[in-house]
Amino acid sequence: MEINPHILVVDDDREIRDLLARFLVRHGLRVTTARDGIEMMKLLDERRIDLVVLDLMLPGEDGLTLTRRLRQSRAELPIVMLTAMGEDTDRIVGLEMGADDYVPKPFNPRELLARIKAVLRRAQSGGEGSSATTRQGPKALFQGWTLDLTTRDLRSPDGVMVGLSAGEFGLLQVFVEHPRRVLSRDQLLDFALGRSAVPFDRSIDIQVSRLRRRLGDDARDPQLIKTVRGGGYLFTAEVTRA
Amino acid sequence: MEINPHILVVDDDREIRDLLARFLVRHGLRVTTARDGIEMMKLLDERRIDLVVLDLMLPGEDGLTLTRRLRQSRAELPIVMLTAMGEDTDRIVGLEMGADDYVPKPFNPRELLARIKAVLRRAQSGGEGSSATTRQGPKALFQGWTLDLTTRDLRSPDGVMVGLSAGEFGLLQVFVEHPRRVLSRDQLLDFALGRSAVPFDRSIDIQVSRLRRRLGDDARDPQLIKTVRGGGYLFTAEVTRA
DNA sequence: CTTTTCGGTAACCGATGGTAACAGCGGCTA
DNA sequence: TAGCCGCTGTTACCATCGGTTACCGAAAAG
Repeated sequence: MEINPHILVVDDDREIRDLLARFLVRHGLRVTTARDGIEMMKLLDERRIDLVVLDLMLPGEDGLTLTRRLRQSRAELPIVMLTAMGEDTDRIVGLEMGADDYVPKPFNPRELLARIKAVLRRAQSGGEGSSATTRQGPKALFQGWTLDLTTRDLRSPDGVMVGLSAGEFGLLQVFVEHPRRVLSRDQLLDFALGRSAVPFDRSIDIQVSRLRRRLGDDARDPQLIKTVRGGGYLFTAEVTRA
Repeated sequence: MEINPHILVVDDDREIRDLLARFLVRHGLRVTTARDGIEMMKLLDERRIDLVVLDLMLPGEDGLTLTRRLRQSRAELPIVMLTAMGEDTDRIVGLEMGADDYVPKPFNPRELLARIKAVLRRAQSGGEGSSATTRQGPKALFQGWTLDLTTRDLRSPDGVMVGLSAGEFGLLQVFVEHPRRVLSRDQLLDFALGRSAVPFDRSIDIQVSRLRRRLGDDARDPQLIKTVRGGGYLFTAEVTRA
């Protein structure tokens, strides 16, 4: 679980993006980059991101607006803001908007790294285990099943408690948070384990198989988790919150 | 238990924060820093803090307001206030708000250290043993159990008193103060014992095992303390105060 | 229809966690 | 002071979990 936090760097300057990505990767972080708010939102939806490094000056929507929007949709997601202006007011505004830290440009990469690590350390204890993707409701209902996201209890339609291992719970949590959508093995691995795939990685297949068994789902004729050949898996149930 | 008191330095000026942190660490204290009230509150929630050094002038909420809020939520937590203005009125207001001592800027670090130690000494003899983190209610209720945080008595749902060792009580206290959250072994060690882990440290596992036995909780099918493989432990019960 | 590729899962194995047993320590008692 | 007792962490052993390998059948490609 404490493997390689995933950082999303959002900056419109390609040079800065690449420089930063290389530097952070060299120091043990996983990095993805985005050039604007649109890309950022898309990536946040597709990959498990642990922290966003956000340039205040972006084309289109500016960083402050984005920060506010981010805070609304992902209250838990840590943000480190980057800006060319060293004004105190900006700093205050940034922090008030909800950034967790602020680094003025031009910055020393080591300092940025230190800030990122500090914010991650702090955030780590805040949201529970599965990183930043914790959503609203504490319970998810689907096809009569109840998954309590707080206590990690799964109850079958007849009310029987079903034990889940940590891996099975993590995977099921990802499914109920992204229902009715084909999720690639890469995405599942990323969301559930925060890992990226190694060649010939079958671990997701195995976990899906085990989860299906828990849910009484037959791979031959699946009611809940459908296989999309060449694509990934699809959680077909409608999910409601309680 | 009171080895190495843990100090939280709250100041918006990075230079002062770092300077102070280095100085205090060099003199045998553990130090964490925060740049504003939001961070402070978050850290207080996450780490065992024995004393707060608080700058009167902060962005966002000012020091006085924060002091009042602190006093309301954590009556026992010692506070040493720091301020640029040397006015007597400020001092009086500060003390009235509930700070335990007051040091005007610019200050001599040695003097601040002396004040901190004096306040700690006072707090230690006054408040009961288990550091400053004693929260609101004197009793915590969960799943029919009653834990008296003052007398350290644990009563089972049928009213039977259950004896707890110091370590078991400390751990259970941490759990009832942070319920429904995955706590890593590091965090538990830090909260409950004020220590950090050494390689191959299994002491938390052992204490959890012993606590589970006291609570009649089966590790195979736990009702109260769940294991999160690779993550830590989770106290699943809802906790209410009385 | 044959070949190739992909996915399901049994079986195996290293990693992680549960806990019994033991040892060291500190406090209490005789 | 010596001896005892309870607490705590360490060691050791075992159960369980999760990922890899391997084998098989099913689906797509040819």
